[in-house]
Amino acid sequence: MAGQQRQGVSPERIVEVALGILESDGPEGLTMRRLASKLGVAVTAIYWHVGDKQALLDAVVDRIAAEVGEVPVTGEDPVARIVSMGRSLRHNLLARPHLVGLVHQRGRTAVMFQPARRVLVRELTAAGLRGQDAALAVHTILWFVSGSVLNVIQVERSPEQHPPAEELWTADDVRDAPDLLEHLARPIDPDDLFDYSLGALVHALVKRGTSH
Amino acid sequence: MAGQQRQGVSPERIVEVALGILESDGPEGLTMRRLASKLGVAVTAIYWHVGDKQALLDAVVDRIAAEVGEVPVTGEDPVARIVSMGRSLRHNLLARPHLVGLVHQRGRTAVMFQPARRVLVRELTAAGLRGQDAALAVHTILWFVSGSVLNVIQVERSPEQHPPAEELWTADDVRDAPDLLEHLARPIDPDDLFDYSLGALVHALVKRGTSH
DNA sequence: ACCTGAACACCGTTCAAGT
DNA sequence: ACCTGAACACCGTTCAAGT
Repeated sequence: MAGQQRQGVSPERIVEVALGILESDGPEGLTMRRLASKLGVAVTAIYWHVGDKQALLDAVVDRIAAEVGEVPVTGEDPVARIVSMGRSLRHNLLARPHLVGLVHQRGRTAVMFQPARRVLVRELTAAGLRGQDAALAVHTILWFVSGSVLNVIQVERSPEQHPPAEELWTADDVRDAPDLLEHLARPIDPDDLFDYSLGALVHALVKRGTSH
Repeated sequence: MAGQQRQGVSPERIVEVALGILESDGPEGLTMRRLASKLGVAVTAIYWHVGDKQALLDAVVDRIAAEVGEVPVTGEDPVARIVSMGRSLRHNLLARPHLVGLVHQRGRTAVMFQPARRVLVRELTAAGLRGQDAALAVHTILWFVSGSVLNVIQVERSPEQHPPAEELWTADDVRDAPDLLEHLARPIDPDDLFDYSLGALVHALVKRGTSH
């Protein structure tokens, strides 16, 4: 009720505004000076509240990691639940490419995937995996999800840098199977590819882990 | 024979020295001014030869991508050959984390994996995959390899940022299977994890693609 | 054709000083 | 406790000028 505080900066507000700049202009748009002017304050005020730029980025990244990792889980069996979680997580991360890129660059991806990790432990256990098989499966699935997201984010951030599909293939490579060329050259929907790959992977891990 | 040219800069030499700085000091160590002084030349000379910093990075990245993607392939059957190639590729990339990180950041990963892509097309065809199944498998495997490499590179570049294993797990998560906790907490050798995962994935893809 | 020097606009950061 | 102003060292980049 009394909480107006129209002027005066807090660490929370600083991180908030920094997040806004990152989301709209990307990492190179976030300078201490721009941030300060957007806060209506002198540059040095930021140093008093959150410290230097490294500390600011740490605060921002921890905030993102906590927000973006929460995902719903639906489905009948454990495998379906894992795949659905992977898809939600991916969708979540792709909505904020710049922020996720920053989390990755700062080495905090493991923290961001913390909630997903919990779900994986639960579901893989339910699927019958035990001991090292379960541990390996957890790591592998997280690896795959984060890896695929990072790849897509990269494409989305700088599409002009990416070679068109035709450049990546030549007729020489596929002379044994000519029809392969058109399948390779046709741009594959990353969503479809993700579903296909993750499904195959989870299936293989569960099977391998429960077969002995 | 006459090629001495002790002084006088060429685009090649500029890129070479830039690569050296990147490898030893990382991306933030590469400034136009440091590069120029290391070349024994005025900053502006670089602009004449290779253009601005964006152009310099493009040149550097293309050079890395061409060098680092070449890998040997050994093994009896197609699956073994693919797995062995993945391991070599991974080993190759992990030897130059800074450079690979830069390639990724600039959106040129697809170019870097060009030679691997050729091998995959050949081996997957030999394994009996056709059409869309083969195309999906190619993309999936490349996705997985690049993703896993990026994850490890991140850990290697900033180990202090990474949460220790104990923080990532709590007893609550694994009360159904207590022994799982120690397996999860034990640091997994990334090499072993990679072999395990890639093997499972390739097997699953080949099986799925040849079963219908 | 190739290279330099000076200048400009922009960084992050520190530090003494204000209230 | 909280914030400012001035200053410093460092960026990338441009441009006129030299040979």
